[in-house]
Amino acid sequence: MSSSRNRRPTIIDVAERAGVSKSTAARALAGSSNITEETRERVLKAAATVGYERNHLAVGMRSGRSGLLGLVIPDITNPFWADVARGAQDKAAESGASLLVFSSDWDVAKEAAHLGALRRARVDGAIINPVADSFDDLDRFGLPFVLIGSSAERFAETSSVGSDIAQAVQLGMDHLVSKGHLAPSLILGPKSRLARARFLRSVHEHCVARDIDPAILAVEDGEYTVEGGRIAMRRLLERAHVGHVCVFAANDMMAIGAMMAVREAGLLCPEDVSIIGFDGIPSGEFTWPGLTTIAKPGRGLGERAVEGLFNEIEHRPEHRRIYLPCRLIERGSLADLSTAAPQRAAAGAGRV
Amino acid sequence: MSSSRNRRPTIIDVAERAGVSKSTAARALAGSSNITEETRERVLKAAATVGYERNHLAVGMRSGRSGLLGLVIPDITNPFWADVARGAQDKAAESGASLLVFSSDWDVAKEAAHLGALRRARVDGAIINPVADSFDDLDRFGLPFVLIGSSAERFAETSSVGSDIAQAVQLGMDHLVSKGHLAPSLILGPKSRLARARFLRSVHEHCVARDIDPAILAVEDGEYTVEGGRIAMRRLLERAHVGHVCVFAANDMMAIGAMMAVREAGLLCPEDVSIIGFDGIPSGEFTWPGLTTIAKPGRGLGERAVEGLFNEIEHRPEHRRIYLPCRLIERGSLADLSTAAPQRAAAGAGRV
DNA sequence: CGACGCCGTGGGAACGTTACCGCAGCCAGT
DNA sequence: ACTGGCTGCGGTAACGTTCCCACGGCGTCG
Repeated sequence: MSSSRNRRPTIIDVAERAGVSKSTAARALAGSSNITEETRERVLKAAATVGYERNHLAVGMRSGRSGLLGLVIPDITNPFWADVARGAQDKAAESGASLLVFSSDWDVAKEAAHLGALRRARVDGAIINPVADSFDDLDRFGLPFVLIGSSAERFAETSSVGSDIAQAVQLGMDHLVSKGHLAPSLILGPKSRLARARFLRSVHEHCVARDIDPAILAVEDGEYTVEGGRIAMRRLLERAHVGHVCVFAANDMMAIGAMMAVREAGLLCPEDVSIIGFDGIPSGEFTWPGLTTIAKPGRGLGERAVEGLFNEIEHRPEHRRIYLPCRLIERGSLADLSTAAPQRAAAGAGRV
Repeated sequence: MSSSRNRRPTIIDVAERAGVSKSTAARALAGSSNITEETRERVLKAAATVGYERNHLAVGMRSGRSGLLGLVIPDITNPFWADVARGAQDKAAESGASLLVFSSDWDVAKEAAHLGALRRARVDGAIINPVADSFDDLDRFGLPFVLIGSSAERFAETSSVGSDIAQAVQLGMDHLVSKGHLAPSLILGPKSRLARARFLRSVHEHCVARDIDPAILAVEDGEYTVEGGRIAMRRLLERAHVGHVCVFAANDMMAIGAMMAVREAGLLCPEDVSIIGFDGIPSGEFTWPGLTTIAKPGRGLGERAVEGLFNEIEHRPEHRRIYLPCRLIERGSLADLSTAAPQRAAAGAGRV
């Protein structure tokens, strides 16, 4: 009589069935103190038989914690961000939280709208890859949040999670050297992007550490796309005079574009041109040859971001800026010049 | 005094500031009837100045609608499913709803756990790609839901959204014929999968319509992976005796694997072997040659599924089974035998 | 001129949960 | 034996919203 067929059972239904008050039922369900073992079991059994499930909405109203987390990324369709989302989702689920995923499409207005939706949904906090250069939207957000990705560096105050570009570049350059390529040409992103500067700086640091003049490196800019990489590679090939060309692309899409340009020029990769990328997107596995690249820890970033977010929500102090290491994936796009010329490989190799 | 600094403004704050009761404030905010234009404006202005945002949790409690939708897919990292998620997300946002995304990893237990999480989060409904063959988990779900993807066919009762396999196969076969390939070899998924049977059935139907004996088609099975496709292609090449080989793969990953096997056998695509895939994953653009394929409308599926879900939630009757058309993407993996031999292309072409 | 109805507004309950407070019973300590 | 504290439980308020009802004022119609 008290429970109509189509209503989902509440804690009151459980209490009635167990013959206790709802306070007692709540205590039993919360597993908290001051309750007889016997009544707790009775309540638990009652809950099981009526099929009770705690209403997160009501809990959220009462406690101020909704159990919802927001994730705002440029595009879930991008494999790197999907990987991030996956890590965040798994980590959130561990704590019984659910993830609201939004794609901003690199659009400031959309991002602002999504942040508004997250606020109204009363998320406990959010993980954000900010597209805007300004603080405004983030300031207005007013909830705990963690920045993720390379753009995080602009915002010194807030805690952030990103991949360790310096270590990644180090990894790539060391690998190039071990294969006999001393001074790779660079395909970088647009000058407007902050990531470009940091990448280039890391390369320079590596060069001076090895007594190489950074000025001898050929550099081309382009959009972070396949087409951008293709165009940049074409220009690079026009500048190249003789010998093996080695290219370090700042992004896998560009690296794939570069590979296409090489083929279109009637050259072979890796026989004539060696290419190494940066990102670790799955498509790199399916090119011919497979793309040697440095993979960002997308999933790890997502996981770590959720951990950081929980710290932020619970006001636990933490190392605020976290950089996760990248790892090298060797496939076939890099020629091994060191075995071909086991003497000092300096002269012929690494030539632009 | 009434609004402490750290509390988010409620409708009561708005009402106080506008000098009305919370009922009136609620009416004004809801844009509903029976309210003077003057007071409505006063309330709206008050809401704007205090920065009021409606609390979805409270609305959900009161109305029984949380404004949350669930999406359970095998893996957000899979580009096809990411595309689906993207479509669903955009469509949900149009109606002010938010999407909870969960990855089941093709794991029945995980799927069941996620469905539980969705119930506790009080989602209004869910879009599910069921991994289990049984009704059990879905029956227990107890909330409105829509099935999505090819596995939907098992559940006759519930409404579902999927891609139109028959039309896709038709599209592919017609294209093959137009290029002079009459009887392609088939690389299919495992016999255990329902999708395999439907794909094969559609091919057969096409064949009989063109007076071709389906029995002459060479068929290989494999896992829906690159490796599966590679192995299947190797076996196909062993069976091929002479002339051009044409392959219709039931899945882009397998098609890419087949392409690799061709190269590893010292043959050329498309000169020696023509390949057409099915799915439309982005990686197909980056192979060499680019993979000609039939693209499933991932995004459209997501959008349509959300529409269907809203119909389900609001008990609006609807066409319960929806199949969306696929489209052909021509890239370079298919040789044009029709111009090379403009007479009847039947004899030499399409040979296994 | 009186009654009825409508319009704009305010009061209060309810959604499901948890936290606080109070109360009865019991055990131990003075 | 009385008191003080502790244990186990019940009652109730509160989270923020919406909906229903009631109530005063005013216009209109009989």
